[in-house]
Amino acid sequence: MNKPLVKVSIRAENERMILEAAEAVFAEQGFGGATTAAIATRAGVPKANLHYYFPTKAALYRAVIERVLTAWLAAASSFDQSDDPREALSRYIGAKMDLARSMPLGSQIWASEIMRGAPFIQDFLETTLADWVESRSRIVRRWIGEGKLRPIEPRYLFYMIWATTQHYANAAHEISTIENGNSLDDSKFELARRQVIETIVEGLIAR
Amino acid sequence: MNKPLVKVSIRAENERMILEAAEAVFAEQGFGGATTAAIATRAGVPKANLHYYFPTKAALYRAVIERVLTAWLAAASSFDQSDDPREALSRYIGAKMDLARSMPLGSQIWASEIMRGAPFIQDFLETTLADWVESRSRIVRRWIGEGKLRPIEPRYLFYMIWATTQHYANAAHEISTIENGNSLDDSKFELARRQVIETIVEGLIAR
DNA sequence: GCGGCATTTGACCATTTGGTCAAATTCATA
DNA sequence: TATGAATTTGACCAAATGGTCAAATGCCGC
Repeated sequence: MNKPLVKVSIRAENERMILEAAEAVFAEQGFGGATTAAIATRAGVPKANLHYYFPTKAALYRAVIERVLTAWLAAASSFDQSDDPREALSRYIGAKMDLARSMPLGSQIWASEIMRGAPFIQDFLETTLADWVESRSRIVRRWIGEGKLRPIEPRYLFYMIWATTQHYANAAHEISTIENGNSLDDSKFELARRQVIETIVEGLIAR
Repeated sequence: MNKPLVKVSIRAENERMILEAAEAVFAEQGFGGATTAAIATRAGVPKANLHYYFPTKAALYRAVIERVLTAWLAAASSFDQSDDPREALSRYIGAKMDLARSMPLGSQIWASEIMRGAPFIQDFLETTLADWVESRSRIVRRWIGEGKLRPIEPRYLFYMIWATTQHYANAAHEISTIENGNSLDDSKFELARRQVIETIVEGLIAR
């Protein structure tokens, strides 16, 4: 009955539903606190069906975290779209803010994973991430040498960017509690986004 | 045999040992992932003994998080030691950095608690924290009115401070991986501390 | 509409979990 | 040193957990 173009394979559709549920449960309960039963219930499938698509809880978790990793890489590339520090940093910080906004659950899982000592992504930290930081630090140091930025340690700058942007995902609940119980609407978020960019960039540009 | 002045009560000493172990396990495994058996083993006591001092896992967790809350309040007070924005902000950010340094595990638990929607500390968020933010925001707005700070939304400033400082606790493992596998020594941390303060303050002070 | 593959699912299992209990031991102090 | 309270702990338990399995059902090209 379904047109071939519209119908996605049963497998793809079910994996999507399970991954979506898993993301929510892992974000809220952590890896240890999440149960496959809770994920299955949330996805609306019997637990045995979940295990049909993802043999173990760890495999499911890995699949979830891989999506975040992909998004991380995409955001990272926005740093390289300009050689002007103001522009490059603004773009990068903005992309990170957007990521926190569009993937809050994934961002939380990422943070949680790192807090636990990165049992699943240690390899990524040691290779891809370390390389990225190293090479972009060189660029930042060049900007400093050219008198465009105040003399700072680039790594601590990246930590600051990661922390601040991630916070809008990690602490979404805390923030909405403080903001009278409502989570940031689009215009408030846009304001926060601009302010984060401005504060960091203004704090860095040499004068 | 023990002198009364030296000897602490058995109860106090055992509670301390258990709390210390609990802090480590909760930080690494999250509330859901932590097991009372693991905490007891780490504390070097039988599980039944742990339950003698802390009847439930939740009660133990509450005791751990209460210590963090106390430390949070102490750091918060450092904001009020000066009416000069540069000085007040520097002190406050510095105190937060020191907190992340001295209580990394507690800070991680705090972050984890908030990520999960603050099931244990929602009341604190709604009352003490919301009030603190509200009243300190008024001060910041006054500074802005006096032309001392760029026009910003104070709440987003606090989010930025919390995020950046907490990050040095939350992401300690990620950071040490990037820094060639060694965690920040005192002098490197001091550098990071100064840079965080400088970047934020410079990004805010009106010019 | 048939044959074979993909999918579904209730029942089941071994292990782990938070927590209990009662008996034994240690401690403080009168 | 006698006594009652505080502490210790192995054994135990019901519930929950991650995961399995085989039988049933659905799907799709021929």
